[in-house]
Amino acid sequence: MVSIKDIASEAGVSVCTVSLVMNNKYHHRVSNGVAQHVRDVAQAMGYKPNSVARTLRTGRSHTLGFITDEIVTSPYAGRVLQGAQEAARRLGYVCLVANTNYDSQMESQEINALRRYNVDGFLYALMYHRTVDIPSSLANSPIVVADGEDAAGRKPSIFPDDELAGYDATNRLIKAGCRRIVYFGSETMIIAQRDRYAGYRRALKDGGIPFDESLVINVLESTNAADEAKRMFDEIRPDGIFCFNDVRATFIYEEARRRGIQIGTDVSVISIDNQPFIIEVLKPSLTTLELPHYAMGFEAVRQLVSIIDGEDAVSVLHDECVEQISAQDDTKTAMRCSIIERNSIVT
Amino acid sequence: MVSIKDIASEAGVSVCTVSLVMNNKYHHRVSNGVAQHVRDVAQAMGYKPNSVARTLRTGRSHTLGFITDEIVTSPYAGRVLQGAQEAARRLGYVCLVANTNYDSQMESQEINALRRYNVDGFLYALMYHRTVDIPSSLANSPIVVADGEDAAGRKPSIFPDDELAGYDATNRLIKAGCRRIVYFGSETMIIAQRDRYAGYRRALKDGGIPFDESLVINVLESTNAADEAKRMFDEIRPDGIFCFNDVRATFIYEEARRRGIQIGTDVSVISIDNQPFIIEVLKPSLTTLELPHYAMGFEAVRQLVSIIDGEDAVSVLHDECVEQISAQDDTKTAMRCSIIERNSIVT
DNA sequence: CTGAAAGCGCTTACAG
DNA sequence: CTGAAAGCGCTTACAG
Repeated sequence: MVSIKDIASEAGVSVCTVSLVMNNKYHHRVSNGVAQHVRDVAQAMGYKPNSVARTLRTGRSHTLGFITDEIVTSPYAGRVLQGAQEAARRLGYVCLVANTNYDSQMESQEINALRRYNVDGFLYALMYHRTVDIPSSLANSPIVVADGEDAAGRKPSIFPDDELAGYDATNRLIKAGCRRIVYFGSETMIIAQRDRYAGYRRALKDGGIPFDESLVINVLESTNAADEAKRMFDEIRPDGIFCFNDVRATFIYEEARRRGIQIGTDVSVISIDNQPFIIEVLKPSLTTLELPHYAMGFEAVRQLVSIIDGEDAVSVLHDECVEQISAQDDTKTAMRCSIIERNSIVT
Repeated sequence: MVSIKDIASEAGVSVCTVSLVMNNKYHHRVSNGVAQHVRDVAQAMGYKPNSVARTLRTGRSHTLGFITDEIVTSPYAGRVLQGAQEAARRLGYVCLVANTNYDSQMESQEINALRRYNVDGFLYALMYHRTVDIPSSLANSPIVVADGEDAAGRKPSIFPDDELAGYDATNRLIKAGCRRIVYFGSETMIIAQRDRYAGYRRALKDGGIPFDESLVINVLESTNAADEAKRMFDEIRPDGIFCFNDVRATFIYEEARRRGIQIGTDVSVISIDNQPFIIEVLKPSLTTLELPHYAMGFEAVRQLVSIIDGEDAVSVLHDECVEQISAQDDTKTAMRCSIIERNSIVT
């Protein structure tokens, strides 16, 4: 590895001059001629700055700790990491990943390990939208939560706008002419359920469709989803069905097929997730909303680096992904899900 | 941050004594009493060694560069990263991840970035089993390929034993009494297709079942899979079907349902992938083999660190994941897929 | 405009 | 058994 010292002696200047030039801080301190010469020599010798030495000296590592419960194993949320990584790359940062496996002992071990490497900040990424307690050891570090919300409401948190997703999905059905719209939701009381349901109700209201409690069916994938799909077709006979997620939509598809009901012709279906493999398998193809995983990772890093380096530092990202923000306050950023049009809605 | 110097002055010894003690190199060099005292002081002051300083001094960072084409976005292969990470954690390493997005310019940019951080070695992880050309800039670094094979055959490569998977799957059907076994394969000529097919033939041979070319149906998911499933039931009437992957199995399920053929009763089906979401949806539940993603990541790190630090250093991992190795030579390590028994095979 | 020097926190010969 | 000192590659006041 060629060092600043090698260049200095080769170029016949001091190491400090080289350092100044390489960091573009030579303005009015090193003459242009010398600067150019130093750059040429560095180029010729294939100089690559040593981040480790710089980190030791400056205390800044340009390194981000990406902590996650198990996001990496999730079939779809790995995109959070990808978005984070892309933003980090563009900003001259690099991500150190740590998986906690929902184990708080492992978590603190990993946080300690990351600290030894002098990470400048942390990303705390979750598997799905929920509130979390940020470990107290992280309380004083720059940190941004991705796909979740700080329970204490203090740390910036980026998450999907599930209310809007529910609204957009329901509204899409209304625009297609549906009037009897079932919400095929989740019995588990997670944020996504609460908010998507709220969005469903708001869309009905805006559309002038009276809310009918009997059209709300909350099921569990593993137990009563199939039975309730059956009951729904028997008793409710909806013209539109908004499913909490793609997996639930498969039960609707299954039951419709059994009865010879054509989705996309006799009844409209929309859901949320745009799950690979499921969407490949369903016929007709499923219109669904995609969670903004990539955008959340990207935006989380944008905000994190802006905390670390200031707002100016992230201007190179322009406003990428920013247009996906649907609501924002001091600490919370909600991001819009995008609709993927396919063929499960009557035209 | 408390440093070695703080401890030294607090404990009334020199920094070198502290260093020796903290690194457990004090045997016959520092008295036990002093050593214990130093440890106590360090403990009390909450000392955490600074990896960055150590790296600068020793040239060793205990950091691994995890380079991947897009593994992180894959619905299932993120487990490679998880396995790698767990092994790294246990060995005192940490992973820096870089996504190349199949872009060789971005790849070399990322490799350079990782080098500046002094990574001790690289993991080159792929999305699926194939051969790759290792970038020449990596030729002289410790590197291990995960879920792929170095085209040049020089660098250690860990990949699934697809031949054995084909053998095990087919054999499972034979053991269930099947004699007319269709291979419902892939038209794409990837390694997995070549090897699983070879395993299918070997199992037939071992089972004393004559090979019949008309039982081999290679399809594309996106185009002719459904038609060929139809033709298969019409013309071939198999008693067992070995599917290249779970997605292909869904076409078999679909066609069987249409005809009132009961999978698991009238015909046996087995496949490969154990894909979440697909397996949740299919009824009866699908017996399938799981690719050793986690084990490949784990084993890749084990081999990489043994290159960097020597065989002894990885003994703390004992033989975890090693029992999954099915074949091995100088540079290649094939790992066994494990069968997940469910209800799609006639008992 | 340029250089000599200190120092980030550690490790490791070397001397005693 | 213990310490003083050099040095890893960089940055940054300070002096000129």
